[in-house]
Amino acid sequence: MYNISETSKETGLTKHTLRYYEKIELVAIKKDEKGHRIYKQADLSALTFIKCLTKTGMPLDQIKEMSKLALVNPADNADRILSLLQSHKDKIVADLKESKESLKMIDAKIDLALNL
Amino acid sequence: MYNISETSKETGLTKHTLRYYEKIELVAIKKDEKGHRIYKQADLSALTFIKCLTKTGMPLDQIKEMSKLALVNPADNADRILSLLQSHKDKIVADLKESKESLKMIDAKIDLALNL
DNA sequence: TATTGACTTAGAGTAAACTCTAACTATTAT
DNA sequence: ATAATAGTTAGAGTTTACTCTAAGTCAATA
Repeated sequence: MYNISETSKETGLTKHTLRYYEKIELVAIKKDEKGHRIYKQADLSALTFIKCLTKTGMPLDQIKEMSKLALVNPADNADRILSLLQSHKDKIVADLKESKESLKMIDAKIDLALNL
Repeated sequence: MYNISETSKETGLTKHTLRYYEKIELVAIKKDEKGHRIYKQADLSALTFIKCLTKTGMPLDQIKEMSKLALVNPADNADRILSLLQSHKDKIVADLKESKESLKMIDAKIDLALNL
Protein backbone atom coordinates (compact mmCIF):
# COMPACT_ATOMS: atom_id res chain seq x y z
CA MET A 1 0.00 0.00 0.00
CA TYR A 2 1.29 3.42 -0.97
CA ASN A 3 0.19 6.99 -0.37
CA ILE A 4 0.18 9.60 -3.12
CA SER A 5 3.77 10.74 -2.50
CA GLU A 6 5.18 7.24 -2.65
CA THR A 7 3.12 6.50 -5.73
CA SER A 8 4.39 9.66 -7.34
CA LYS A 9 7.98 8.57 -6.67
CA GLU A 10 7.36 5.02 -7.89
CA THR A 11 5.60 5.95 -11.10
CA GLY A 12 7.34 9.22 -11.91
CA LEU A 13 3.94 10.93 -12.26
CA THR A 14 3.43 14.09 -10.21
CA LYS A 15 0.87 14.17 -7.42
CA HIS A 16 -1.05 16.70 -9.50
CA THR A 17 -1.12 14.28 -12.41
CA LEU A 18 -2.21 11.38 -10.22
CA ARG A 19 -5.19 13.39 -8.97
CA TYR A 20 -5.89 14.58 -12.49
CA TYR A 21 -6.04 10.99 -13.76
CA GLU A 22 -8.61 10.29 -11.10
CA LYS A 23 -10.63 13.38 -11.90
CA ILE A 24 -10.95 12.35 -15.56
CA GLU A 25 -11.85 8.84 -14.37
CA LEU A 26 -8.86 7.21 -15.96
CA VAL A 27 -8.30 5.36 -12.69
CA ALA A 28 -10.34 4.86 -9.50
CA ILE A 29 -8.39 4.79 -6.26
CA LYS A 30 -9.67 3.72 -2.84
CA LYS A 31 -9.44 6.13 0.07
CA ASP A 32 -8.90 5.57 3.79
CA GLU A 33 -11.14 6.89 6.56
CA LYS A 34 -9.41 10.28 6.32
CA GLY A 35 -10.07 10.56 2.61
CA HIS A 36 -6.43 9.89 1.72
CA ARG A 37 -5.73 7.81 -1.39
CA ILE A 38 -4.35 4.31 -0.92
CA TYR A 39 -2.64 2.87 -3.97
CA LYS A 40 -2.28 -0.90 -4.29
CA GLN A 41 0.38 -2.75 -6.24
CA ALA A 42 -2.18 -3.29 -9.02
CA ASP A 43 -2.76 0.48 -9.19
CA LEU A 44 0.97 1.06 -9.63
CA SER A 45 1.10 -1.51 -12.41
CA ALA A 46 -1.86 0.10 -14.11
CA LEU A 47 -0.27 3.55 -13.83
CA THR A 48 3.00 2.23 -15.21
CA PHE A 49 1.18 0.74 -18.16
CA ILE A 50 -0.73 3.97 -18.70
CA LYS A 51 2.63 5.72 -18.81
CA CYS A 52 3.80 3.35 -21.53
CA LEU A 53 0.70 4.13 -23.54
CA THR A 54 0.91 7.91 -23.14
CA LYS A 55 4.64 7.97 -23.85
CA THR A 56 3.94 6.19 -27.10
CA GLY A 57 1.27 8.68 -28.02
CA MET A 58 -2.04 7.12 -27.07
CA PRO A 59 -4.48 9.89 -26.05
CA LEU A 60 -5.86 9.71 -22.53
CA ASP A 61 -9.43 9.32 -23.73
CA GLN A 62 -8.49 6.20 -25.68
CA ILE A 63 -6.68 4.79 -22.67
CA LYS A 64 -9.76 5.57 -20.62
CA GLU A 65 -12.02 3.81 -23.10
CA MET A 66 -9.80 0.76 -22.98
CA SER A 67 -9.59 0.57 -19.21
CA LYS A 68 -13.36 0.99 -18.94
CA LEU A 69 -13.77 -2.05 -21.19
CA ALA A 70 -11.30 -4.01 -19.09
CA LEU A 71 -12.97 -3.06 -15.83
CA VAL A 72 -16.61 -3.52 -16.80
CA ASN A 73 -16.46 -6.87 -18.55
CA PRO A 74 -12.97 -8.21 -19.32
CA ALA A 75 -14.18 -11.50 -20.79
CA ASP A 76 -16.66 -10.05 -23.28
CA ASN A 77 -14.36 -7.17 -24.23
CA ALA A 78 -11.13 -9.11 -24.58
CA ASP A 79 -11.27 -9.04 -28.39
CA ARG A 80 -11.95 -5.34 -28.54
CA ILE A 81 -9.14 -4.57 -26.07
CA LEU A 82 -6.76 -6.79 -27.97
CA SER A 83 -7.51 -5.06 -31.24
CA LEU A 84 -7.04 -1.62 -29.68
CA LEU A 85 -3.68 -2.72 -28.29
CA GLN A 86 -2.71 -4.23 -31.62
CA SER A 87 -3.48 -1.10 -33.60
CA HIS A 88 -1.62 1.01 -31.08
CA LYS A 89 1.31 -1.33 -31.46
CA ASP A 90 1.18 -0.87 -35.23
CA LYS A 91 1.19 2.88 -34.74
CA ILE A 92 4.27 2.68 -32.50
CA VAL A 93 6.09 0.57 -35.06
CA ALA A 94 5.26 3.11 -37.77
CA ASP A 95 6.35 5.98 -35.53
CA LEU A 96 9.63 4.24 -34.77
CA LYS A 97 10.28 3.89 -38.47
CA GLU A 98 9.53 7.55 -39.10
CA SER A 99 11.73 8.65 -36.21
CA LYS A 100 14.59 6.57 -37.55
CA GLU A 101 14.22 8.30 -40.91
CA SER A 102 14.25 11.71 -39.26
CA LEU A 103 17.32 10.66 -37.33
CA LYS A 104 19.04 9.82 -40.61
CA MET A 105 18.28 13.28 -42.00
CA ILE A 106 19.58 14.93 -38.85
CA ASP A 107 22.73 12.80 -38.98
CA ALA A 108 23.21 13.87 -42.56
CA LYS A 109 23.00 17.53 -41.52
CA ILE A 110 25.50 16.94 -38.74
CA ASP A 111 27.90 15.29 -41.17
CA LEU A 112 27.48 18.17 -43.57
CA ALA A 113 28.27 20.66 -40.85
CA LEU A 114 31.32 18.67 -39.76
CA ASN A 115 32.71 18.76 -43.29
CA LEU A 116 32.52 22.53 -43.63
CA MET B 1 9.37 28.47 -57.35
CA TYR B 2 6.18 27.37 -55.62
CA ASN B 3 3.10 29.10 -54.30
CA ILE B 4 1.61 28.27 -50.92
CA SER B 5 -0.67 25.51 -52.24
CA GLU B 6 2.15 23.70 -54.01
CA THR B 7 4.37 24.09 -50.98
CA SER B 8 1.64 22.69 -48.79
CA LYS B 9 1.38 19.65 -51.06
CA GLU B 10 5.14 19.18 -51.25
CA THR B 11 5.81 19.47 -47.52
CA GLY B 12 2.61 18.03 -46.11
CA LEU B 13 2.17 21.12 -43.95
CA THR B 14 -1.19 22.91 -44.24
CA LYS B 15 -1.38 26.41 -45.68
CA HIS B 16 -2.45 27.57 -42.22
CA THR B 17 0.66 26.04 -40.71
CA LEU B 18 2.92 27.56 -43.37
CA ARG B 19 1.56 31.03 -42.57
CA TYR B 20 1.80 30.32 -38.86
CA TYR B 21 5.50 29.40 -39.18
CA GLU B 22 6.04 32.74 -40.81
CA LYS B 23 4.10 34.61 -38.17
CA ILE B 24 6.25 33.17 -35.40
CA GLU B 25 9.32 34.00 -37.52
CA LEU B 26 10.41 30.41 -37.87
CA VAL B 27 10.90 31.09 -41.56
CA ALA B 28 10.94 34.20 -43.75
CA ILE B 29 9.43 33.86 -47.20
CA LYS B 30 9.70 36.35 -50.07
CA LYS B 31 6.55 37.74 -51.63
CA ASP B 32 5.74 38.80 -55.19
CA GLU B 33 4.36 42.19 -56.19
CA LYS B 34 0.84 41.02 -55.24
CA GLY B 35 1.94 40.06 -51.76
CA HIS B 36 1.75 36.33 -52.55
CA ARG B 37 4.39 34.05 -51.03
CA ILE B 38 7.01 32.54 -53.32
CA TYR B 39 8.77 29.48 -51.92
CA LYS B 40 12.19 28.50 -53.30
CA GLN B 41 13.68 25.02 -53.34
CA ALA B 42 15.77 26.01 -50.31
CA ASP B 43 12.60 26.97 -48.44
CA LEU B 44 11.09 23.56 -49.15
CA SER B 45 14.25 21.87 -47.86
CA ALA B 46 14.20 23.99 -44.74
CA LEU B 47 10.53 23.17 -44.13
CA THR B 48 11.17 19.48 -44.65
CA PHE B 49 13.98 19.62 -42.13
CA ILE B 50 11.80 21.54 -39.70
CA LYS B 51 9.25 18.75 -40.05
CA CYS B 52 11.91 16.19 -39.11
CA LEU B 53 12.75 18.20 -36.02
CA THR B 54 9.16 18.73 -34.88
CA LYS B 55 8.22 15.10 -35.53
CA THR B 56 11.07 14.06 -33.29
CA GLY B 57 9.91 16.40 -30.55
CA MET B 58 11.97 19.54 -30.87
CA PRO B 59 9.86 22.53 -29.76
CA LEU B 60 9.30 25.26 -32.33
CA ASP B 61 11.10 27.86 -30.25
CA GLN B 62 14.26 25.75 -30.20
CA ILE B 63 14.04 25.25 -33.94
CA LYS B 64 13.60 28.98 -34.29
CA GLU B 65 16.63 29.69 -32.13
CA MET B 66 18.70 27.35 -34.25
CA SER B 67 17.61 28.76 -37.58
CA LYS B 68 18.24 32.29 -36.34
CA LEU B 69 21.81 31.28 -35.56
CA ALA B 70 22.20 29.73 -38.99
CA LEU B 71 20.75 32.76 -40.76
CA VAL B 72 22.54 35.50 -38.88
CA ASN B 73 26.08 34.16 -38.84
CA PRO B 74 26.51 30.56 -39.97
CA ALA B 75 30.31 30.55 -39.69
CA ASP B 76 30.52 31.87 -36.12
CA ASN B 77 27.59 29.81 -34.92
CA ALA B 78 28.47 26.49 -36.54
CA ASP B 79 29.69 25.00 -33.26
CA ARG B 80 26.60 26.03 -31.37
CA ILE B 81 24.29 24.71 -34.10
CA LEU B 82 26.20 21.46 -34.23
CA SER B 83 25.92 20.95 -30.51
CA LEU B 84 22.19 21.69 -30.57
CA LEU B 85 21.73 19.14 -33.34
CA GLN B 86 23.86 16.63 -31.48
CA SER B 87 21.91 16.92 -28.27
CA HIS B 88 18.66 16.64 -30.15
CA LYS B 89 20.03 13.52 -31.79
CA ASP B 90 20.88 12.10 -28.37
CA LYS B 91 17.35 12.82 -27.24
CA ILE B 92 15.89 11.00 -30.25
CA VAL B 93 18.09 7.99 -29.59
CA ALA B 94 16.95 7.94 -25.96
CA ASP B 95 13.31 8.31 -27.01
CA LEU B 96 13.67 5.46 -29.49
CA LYS B 97 15.02 3.27 -26.73
CA GLU B 98 12.17 4.20 -24.41
CA SER B 99 9.58 3.58 -27.10
CA LYS B 100 11.03 0.16 -27.79
CA GLU B 101 10.73 -0.65 -24.10
CA SER B 102 7.12 0.50 -24.05
CA LEU B 103 6.50 -1.61 -27.13
CA LYS B 104 7.85 -4.63 -25.27
CA MET B 105 5.46 -4.03 -22.37
CA ILE B 106 2.54 -3.65 -24.74
CA ASP B 107 3.55 -6.83 -26.54
CA ALA B 108 3.68 -8.61 -23.20
CA LYS B 109 0.11 -7.45 -22.46
CA ILE B 110 -1.04 -8.64 -25.86
CA ASP B 111 0.52 -12.06 -25.27
CA LEU B 112 -1.11 -12.24 -21.88
CA ALA B 113 -4.51 -11.47 -23.39
CA LEU B 114 -3.99 -14.04 -26.14
CA ASN B 115 -3.33 -16.75 -23.55
CA LEU B 116 -6.53 -16.16 -21.60
C1' DT C 1 -21.19 40.66 -65.33
C1' DA C 2 -20.94 37.63 -61.81
C1' DT C 3 -19.14 34.04 -59.46
C1' DT C 4 -15.49 30.93 -58.57
C1' DG C 5 -11.28 30.13 -56.60
C1' DA C 6 -6.70 31.54 -55.52
C1' DC C 7 -4.40 34.47 -52.49
C1' DT C 8 -3.97 37.99 -48.35
C1' DT C 9 -4.43 39.74 -43.15
C1' DA C 10 -5.34 40.10 -38.04
C1' DG C 11 -6.87 37.96 -34.56
C1' DA C 12 -9.92 34.59 -32.10
C1' DG C 13 -10.66 29.80 -30.83
C1' DT C 14 -9.33 24.91 -29.91
C1' DA C 15 -7.41 20.55 -27.94
C1' DA C 16 -4.60 17.94 -24.93
C1' DA C 17 -2.46 17.29 -20.87
C1' DC C 18 -1.25 19.03 -17.42
C1' DT C 19 -0.09 22.57 -13.54
C1' DC C 20 -1.13 25.61 -10.13
C1' DT C 21 -3.76 28.16 -6.46
C1' DA C 22 -6.43 28.90 -2.48
C1' DA C 23 -8.55 27.29 1.32
C1' DC C 24 -8.97 23.69 4.27
C1' DT C 25 -7.91 19.43 7.69
C1' DA C 26 -5.02 16.32 10.27
C1' DT C 27 -0.60 14.77 12.25
C1' DT C 28 3.89 15.23 13.91
C1' DA C 29 8.02 17.95 15.86
C1' DT C 30 9.87 21.79 18.98
C1' DA D 1 0.88 25.73 21.74
C1' DT D 2 2.55 26.56 17.44
C1' DA D 3 4.67 25.65 13.23
C1' DA D 4 5.81 22.51 9.60
C1' DT D 5 4.37 18.87 6.69
C1' DA D 6 1.29 15.96 4.22
C1' DG D 7 -2.97 15.23 2.75
C1' DT D 8 -7.68 17.09 0.65
C1' DT D 9 -10.95 19.87 -2.83
C1' DA D 10 -12.81 22.78 -6.72
C1' DG D 11 -11.69 25.24 -10.16
C1' DA D 12 -8.71 28.51 -12.77
C1' DG D 13 -4.62 29.08 -15.68
C1' DT D 14 -0.83 27.51 -18.81
C1' DT D 15 1.60 25.65 -22.79
C1' DT D 16 2.16 24.11 -27.45
C1' DA D 17 1.00 23.98 -31.89
C1' DC D 18 -2.00 24.67 -34.47
C1' DT D 19 -6.76 25.77 -36.76
C1' DC D 20 -10.27 28.61 -38.08
C1' DT D 21 -12.94 32.90 -39.25
C1' DA D 22 -14.01 37.15 -41.29
C1' DA D 23 -13.13 40.44 -44.41
C1' DG D 24 -10.77 41.67 -48.21
C1' DT D 25 -8.02 41.67 -53.12
C1' DC D 26 -7.24 39.75 -57.73
C1' DA D 27 -7.56 37.02 -62.03
C1' DA D 28 -9.90 33.91 -64.86
C1' DT D 29 -13.92 31.57 -66.41
C1' DA D 30 -19.30 30.87 -67.61
